[in-house]
Amino acid sequence: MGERRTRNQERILKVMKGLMQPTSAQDLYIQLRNHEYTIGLATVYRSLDALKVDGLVQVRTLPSGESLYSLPQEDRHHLTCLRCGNSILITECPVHDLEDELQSHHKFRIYYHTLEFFGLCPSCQAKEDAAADAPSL
Amino acid sequence: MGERRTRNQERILKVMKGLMQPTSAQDLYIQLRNHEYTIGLATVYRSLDALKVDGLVQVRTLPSGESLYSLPQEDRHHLTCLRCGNSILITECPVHDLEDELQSHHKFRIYYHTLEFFGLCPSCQAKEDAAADAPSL
DNA sequence: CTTCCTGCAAAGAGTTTGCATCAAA
DNA sequence: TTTGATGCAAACTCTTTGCAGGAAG
Repeated sequence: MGERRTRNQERILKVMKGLMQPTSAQDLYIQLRNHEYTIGLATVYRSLDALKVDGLVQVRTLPSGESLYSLPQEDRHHLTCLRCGNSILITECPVHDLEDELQSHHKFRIYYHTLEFFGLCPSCQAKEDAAADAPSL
Repeated sequence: MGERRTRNQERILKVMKGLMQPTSAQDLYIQLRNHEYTIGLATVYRSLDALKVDGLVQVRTLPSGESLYSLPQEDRHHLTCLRCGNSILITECPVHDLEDELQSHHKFRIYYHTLEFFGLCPSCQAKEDAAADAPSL
């Protein structure tokens, strides 16, 4: 895969290894500056994009439109409440066989997948149901 | 669930039924205007948000940050190329048992899930590999 | 020397918010 | 009347692009 990592790409990978959790581009920018690396925000985005295409970094875009970047990790999924936004980490994942099948069938080189569940948490279910029962307050 | 649909929410659902495919808020805005509905873009967003929380509409946020809205449909997933962005529709899905389990275990009311695969398509694999082999052009 | 990388600032895209008005009960 | 819905425009956030200078081979 597209070898040649630039100095800043290396730095980004290094910082991400220290963080060990999905991080936004803007947060990475701050982290890098804290590590005494002078770098521009645009370079962070450009570097992340290059790393992404080579499968060295994976991306999960939130409903807010913000993207979280992380090192490739298996089976980190979420169950998220559509109302309050709280989410629970899910580490079970039954898609590996399908992934293998897709890879050979479509001749793609699959780097990773995302699996996210959405609904209402117990607390927000109560709020929603209450709102439905008592329409006029 | 939060009953009371507003006039505009009803119109949005109606137009979405006619479209039968994931659509951006901005496109929906245009469609609604074509249907002779005078509506503001902000109202489209507010209505979609209300419908989302009630599970009547589901959302998929693209890496670009744009959100696509659709009526609840089972098993519409994608295999997307990280380089050229082309994607293939995947209708197989092995997560239903897990979904049931999560629903009862966490007491969530799950409305839907997203499952997306990312990698390189055959064509872009070739381009990437070529770039790696011949670093200096 | 030539090519790609980088930083800064400006521009862009999509979405959200403030506020006055309007509709519904 | 009272509450929530709506439209418009302004404001915001995250991301991308233009460009001149700098590093790398």
